[in-house]
Parts: sequence; C-alpha cells; structure tokens
Amino acid sequence: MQTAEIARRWLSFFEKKQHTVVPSASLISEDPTLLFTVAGMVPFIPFMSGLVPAPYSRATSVQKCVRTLDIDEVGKTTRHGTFFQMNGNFSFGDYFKPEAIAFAWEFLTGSRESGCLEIDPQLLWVTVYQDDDESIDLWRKIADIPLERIQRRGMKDNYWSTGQPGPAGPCSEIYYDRGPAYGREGGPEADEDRYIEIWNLVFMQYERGASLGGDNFEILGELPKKNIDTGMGLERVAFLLQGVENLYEIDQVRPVLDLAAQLSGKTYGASVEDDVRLRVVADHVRSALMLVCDGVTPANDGRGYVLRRLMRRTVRAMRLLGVERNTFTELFTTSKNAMRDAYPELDREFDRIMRVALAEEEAFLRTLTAGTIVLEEAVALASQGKSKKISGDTAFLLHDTYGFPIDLTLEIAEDAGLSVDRDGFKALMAEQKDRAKADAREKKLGGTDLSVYAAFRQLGTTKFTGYEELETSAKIIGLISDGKESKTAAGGQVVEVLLDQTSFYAESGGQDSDAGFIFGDGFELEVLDVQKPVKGLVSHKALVRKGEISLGQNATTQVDPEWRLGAAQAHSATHVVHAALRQVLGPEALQSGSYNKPGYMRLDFSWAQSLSNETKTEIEEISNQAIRKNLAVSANFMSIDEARAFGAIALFGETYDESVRVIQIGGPWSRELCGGTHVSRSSQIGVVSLLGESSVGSGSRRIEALVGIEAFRALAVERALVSRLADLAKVPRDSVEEKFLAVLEELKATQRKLAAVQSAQLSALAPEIAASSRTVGGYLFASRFVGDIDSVDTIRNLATQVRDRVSQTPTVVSISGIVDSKPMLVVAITKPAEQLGAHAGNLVQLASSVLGGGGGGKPDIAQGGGVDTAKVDAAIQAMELSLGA
RNA sequence: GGGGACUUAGCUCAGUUGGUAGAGCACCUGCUUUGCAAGCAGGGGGUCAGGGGUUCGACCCCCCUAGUCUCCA
Repeated sequence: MQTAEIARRWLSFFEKKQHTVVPSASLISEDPTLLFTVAGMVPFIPFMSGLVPAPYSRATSVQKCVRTLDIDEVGKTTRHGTFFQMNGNFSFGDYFKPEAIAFAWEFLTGSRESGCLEIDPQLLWVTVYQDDDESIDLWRKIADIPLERIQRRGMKDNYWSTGQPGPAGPCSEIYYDRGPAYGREGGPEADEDRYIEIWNLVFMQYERGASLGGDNFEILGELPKKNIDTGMGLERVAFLLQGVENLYEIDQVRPVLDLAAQLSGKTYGASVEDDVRLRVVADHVRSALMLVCDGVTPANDGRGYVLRRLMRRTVRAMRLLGVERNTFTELFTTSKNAMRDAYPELDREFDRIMRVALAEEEAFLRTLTAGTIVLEEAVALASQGKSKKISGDTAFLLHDTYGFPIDLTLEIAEDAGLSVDRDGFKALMAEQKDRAKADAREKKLGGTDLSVYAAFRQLGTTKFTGYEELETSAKIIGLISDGKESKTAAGGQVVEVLLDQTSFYAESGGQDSDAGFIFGDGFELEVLDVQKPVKGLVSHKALVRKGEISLGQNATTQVDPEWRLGAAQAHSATHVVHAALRQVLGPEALQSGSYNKPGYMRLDFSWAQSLSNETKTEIEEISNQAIRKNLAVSANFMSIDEARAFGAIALFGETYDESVRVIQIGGPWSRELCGGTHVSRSSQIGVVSLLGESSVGSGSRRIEALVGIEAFRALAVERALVSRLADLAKVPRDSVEEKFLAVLEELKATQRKLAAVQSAQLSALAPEIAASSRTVGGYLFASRFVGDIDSVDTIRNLATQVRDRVSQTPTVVSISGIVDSKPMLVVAITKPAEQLGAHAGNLVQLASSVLGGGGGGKPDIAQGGGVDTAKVDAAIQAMELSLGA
C-alpha cells in the first residue's frame, strides 16, 4: 500500500469517527523553544496544556516532522529518519482510553474494503505502563489480545511527560512482529528490531510535579480534562505493509536511493558501507526538500544550520560513493516526484526550492575546494614525517574552520597511506560541544510561565477594534502584577491590563505596539507596551499615572493618533519597499522578517549579494513613485486558499488563521497577508528615504529606511551639510563633488612633490656626508644629524644613499633626526664593515638605549629611536666608543 | 548563543621572534611584431577592512567593531 494511501485512509477513518481533519502544520514550529515540529502533537500543545481552549474536541492529522537528534544513526538502522510523518488522533477532554484503544485496533485490523489496514492481529503486541491494569483489561476486552502478547513496562518506556511540571500520563504502545528472521522471540521487551513500535497511545490524565531525579517525578493529581494523544509512525507502517526492509525503501524514499545508486554505479545491497551512504542520501534529500519548501534557507545557526548540515551531508555521502559532480538537480527532482502526491505544494514551490538547493551545493563545493588544498598540504607534510599520521588537531581544524568533513579527511588520508588520529579529533570535538552546552546552560532563561494567562484566555479573546477606531470603551477583565493575578493597582505601579476589547495594536507582524492612554473613572494609565502573550489575548503593560484601578471597571482605550499615523505610514512603506524590491530583484527577494515603528522601517529579505548603489536608488525611486501615484490601500478578509489564489504573498514562519487579512496597495501591485495597520492611500506615506542595506548573514540582507516626516528631516540635515560644504569650498552646490575630487588630487600631487623635493635635498647631502667620514677604530664613521624631518623613511633613504657611495670601504653610516619631536636614528653599514664584525642592529640598540628607547633591525641596516632629543650627541658618541673599542 | 579562520594593488594571492609592502594576471607608455592567454623595456596603482592600545617603530602582538567562511548548541 502506498504511503500516501495509508495517510488518506487514516484521515478518512478518523473523520468518520467525528474527528476534525487538521492539515499538517509547517515544519517551522510556532513554539519558539522548538527548532522544528518534532512530533505530531506539537501543533496541539496549547490545547493539551489548557492554555488555549481547543476549537474542537476531536482532531486528526498527518503531521510532517523533522528530528535530527539521531542524525548519526540515519541509514544504519531500519527506523531512524530525519524526516517523518506522524499520523495522530487527539481528544481534548472528550473520549479516553476505551475509545482510543478501540479506534487503534479497528484501524489496524479492520478490512481493507472498509478503509482500514487489515493487519493480521496475530502479529500485533502491545505494551502498557506497569500499573495500568485498566488498559490491560481494555486490550483484553476490545482486541482480545492474549495476555502473553501484552507486556508491562516501566516509567522510562511507557510513561509520557514533557520533562517539566504539567500534563503527564501512562501510555500504551502497539508493536508489529516481523517474524523469527529478524530476532529473538519474546515481544518488544526482548527485541525491538524484530518487534517494531508502530503506534503510541498517550493517556494524558495526571498533573505531574517537579523531577525527583532520574525518570521519577511526583504525581500531583488528576487533570480536570483528560486528553488523548496518539501517534502512528507513517513510514514505519508503510515499510511493514510494503514488505520492504526499512523506511528508506518505501515508495516515497526509494526512488532517490535508486538514483543515487545509479549515479554512483553502486549496487544497493552489495556493501554495508555503501548501503548506509545510499540511505543517508535518500533520507537527507527528502528532509532538505521538505524544509526548503516550508521556507527554511541554509544558514550558520538555528534551523538554517540543520538544513545546511543535511544538504552538506548529502554531498559528502555522494562523494564517498565516488560521485564528484553536482547531483542536486537530479536528486531533488526525484525526491519531489516521489512526494508530490502527498504534498502538491512541492510542485508550486519547486523553482524556488531548486534555486536554494543549487546555491548551497555550489557554496559547499567552494568550501570543499578550499579544504582540499589545506588537506593536501597536511597530507604532504605527514607523508614526509615519520609517524605517517595526520594529527587530531589538523583533522579538527579542517572540520571546524574549513568545514571539511571528517570522513572525507579519513578517506583521502587512507588513499595516501596515512592514518588519522581519530581519538584526538573526537576529544577536540567533545571539547567544542561542552563549550557550547556550558554556554547554553548559562544563558538559559527561566522559561516564561504563561499559565497566569490561561484563565483569562478561557473567558474569550480580546476584540481588536483598532482598524476602525482609535478610541474604544472597554471593561477591565484582568490585572496582572509581577506575573500574578491582582485585583487592583495603585499610582506609580506598572501593571498588565487585560480588556474585553481594545483599540491598541499589539506588537506583531513586525509592527511595534501602539502608544497612548487608558482612561477611566478617576484613573489614567500610560500604555508602555502591548503584547499578545497567548494567541487571542492582548495584554497592555501600563504605568498608573493617576488614581487607582480595579478589576471590573470601565475604561476607555485611547491610541495616540500621531503615533498611529506614523506606525501606519511605516508599515505601508514596508509593503511598498517590499514590492519595489521584488520588482527590481525578482520574486526570489522575499521578506524574511521586518520591524517598523513611526518614522522607521526595516526589512530583512532573502538575497545573496549586496545591492549596488544603482539598485538601491531604483528601489527608492519606485517606492516614491508608488507613493506619488496615490494608490488605494485596501484590507479584506478572505480564506487562506482564496488569498493564495489571489496571489497574495504569505510569509514563511508566520502562521495564519483560516480567515486572513489581505492588504492591497494599488490592487495587484502589492498584495500581502498582514494584520497590521495601514494608511488609506499611498500618498499618506509621504516620503521613503533609504538609510542603507547590509548583511544579516549568508543569503540574507537587510534594508532600512526612514519614513514620512522623519525621512524629510533626515534629508533636510543632509541638504544643510551640502550647503555648508559648498560655502566652505566657495563653489556652487552642484560642483561640490568636482571640487572635492580636485582638492584630493591636488593634495596627493603636492605631497608627492614635497617628498621628491625633500629627498632631492637630502640626496644632495649624501656626497658631503660620505666625504665627511672619519676613522674610528678599524672603521670609517660617517654621521649626520639632519634636524626635524617628516619621517624615518627619509632618514633611511639618506642612510642607504650615503652607504651606496662608500660601499667599497668599511664604513658605518649613522643618520639621525627628529620625527614628531622624538629622536630617530638609522645605521647602515657596508659589506666590508660587516665582514670586520660591525652589526647595525647592535649599534642601534646601543645608541637608542641612550636616547631612552630601543631599536633593532638587520646586520646591514637598522633603525631605532627614543624620547630624549638632547641625548643625540651622546648616543652617537656611544656608538663611536663601541666601534673604537 | 559559544568557538575557530579570513579581510594586503582592479583580480588571485605571498609577506618567516615587529625594522624600506611584493608576485602573477589586468591596466598605461614605448619598442618589436601585426596568428589565438604574444615578446621585450618602462610605468601608474595600496589609509595592509575600520577604530583603539602596546612599542623608538605595527601588515605582523593585544582589544573593540564590521564583513565573509566555518564548526558546535
């Protein structure tokens, strides 16, 4: 049975059991503490924990997941994949154990005609938590499973919790027996390779407390609402039903494995090592494909780094298989074709996916080339050495600094007949991991506790009236002070205010929160910040300026109209600049984040190169043209599918509700999903003035601009600057640049001329100085103090010129002068003098120590200096004495 | 978030306990030739990423900032 068919049967089975079918959430988890959606239940966590009321009592989904914790196990076992799909059915305070067990049993063993899987019941085993007799009874009663195929297991295996205080409960797992060929008899307790876990049923019924060490924790009591969370591993069931050996051989993965084998000329099944590599390619390509499709791009940290690692490991595995040329085009196309049935968006997004993939393949190729050069040097060095061994340091340097994979190092070293100090490498690797972990521990912030909001969220959502009006009558439904519920707040206190409705815009979608006041009978609050701590609930952080407030009072929210106008200008400007950017650069330039507040906007977008000045000017011009055209700005609510068909830009990493708001500027010119506040016509933006553009990491750029009156003021400041420059240069404004260039040119020419004149003057001195040499000891000594001079270079030039004139005689030349009011000295000696034992460096050291400084150089020429200008004569005498001795 | 490396002429890069910044290619001029990366001679071009510090003196050592590459979390 095809994988997509199992998924379809799953959803329709549970739909018939009154479950709401929920589409798979993005791999980019909404929960900021999670890198990815790592399990099927992740999108339902807020409902499970009671933070947000569940919109349905029963739900089912086929959730795409990425988990890379066991990345090194990929390809080696039958069941570790970095990408997998989890089929889940969920109950939020609705049905519990009997129904969950009955549904699972029916879906697994029911007939195929009725839409089930028709697995032989004899092959199924179950495990339950050791004390959970209730579940054992249910399995006996519902499924008639003999007691010998039901095993009790401890907390480690069959008790679910998040590791934190919160919901917890026993679970029951269903295993599939692959038969005696795969291992020992005796159920999952005996052999988890023969007995494969296919389904985990979690019975969330208790509230757990803090950890008691190890896997133990205290049970605080029963949950008010019991939940069911189950997950059936789609890939595992698929490989069992398709009669293949592991999840890399199922219909959604195998084509890539076969292609990799074909490209490398290897036969799958011929070599254990090559088989692992082929499976790694098959697994990683699929994960990378799905991640890019959901909007992840390769980067040096976070999600992007996980993606980069998957892609680079793919290239590495292909290299180890003997393929050096680029293969991403074929690999990704094949993977897409294998997955398109389940994920039609892959076809829609494929152009973009390929651009991202190919750019990363090229980038890694450059890295590999650079690393190969370093490695070849290391190999050459080690070949000459005695131990024929590449040190752990070198291997680690290649890996850590040059990104050259360790197994390629091993392979190449082996080919050259060298060994590699693997233990040394591992030790350095462990050190690096410890460093990063120690840091993570240090920085770890106490997870923000949102439970205080849960009670308020149960009462309903905060209605936002700010699209229509700036002032709204509301009722105070909650006060939170220092993270705790409160009944009142007095003057001078900062308090969080929860209202039934509000005209204040909470920070979201990149737009800063509104500023303003909340008034009421005898009180006045200044709003400092507005946030949505929980979806649907708005919290106003405010300072009580006058009077005191208490729960249940009426209040009027009053947004500062100036602030709101500025915010609307900035947010509309962000859309305008985004549209201009895409018009100039093409649709690849997609916004990846933004921030705007009155007077200022910032837009991060995916783009590899820096923008030229011309491009920036063009973007600015198009933006301001759009403003000038006085385009109409409209906001409409529609379904997400309608919006997509409409061509509206949805941003990755943002989550949207069923009904979305589409902002249009000039009709199709700019269409984006957005919840922000906007002006009603583009001309109200006023002016957009780009501040500049910069990098925020590989493949991502940031553009910043001033908006409205702020933009005008900044331009006025620059205009004033140009005026001052024109006044100073005494030229018309439009000639300032020309004048500036001319002055620079002239300055340079003058400096050059001065240097030439000075050096000519000094050169003229050279014959005279050469002629003035006196006999000191066995040498001729030519010395001159030249007074104030521009630089030590000039002194050195003179010294070498003098030396050139007397190169046949054993002469010591000493030229001294004052540079920056410090005495400087150069000593140059001829070859004959050097042969007699004189050493310029030693002489300079001697002399400059007298000057209160130091110096040195080579035997034939050296320079030095000091601080005491009065001691120049004494320094020269010291040299003479030393030469005479 | 924590490490490592790199940034030198238009381009690709050298620069060795801190002592006059170089090469190849490109460019300009002249000669020679006018055949596929032509030869010869000469020449221009550098705030050694930016800022601070140590030193008589910093491309070099130390600190900060920016950019690029890379590993780990």
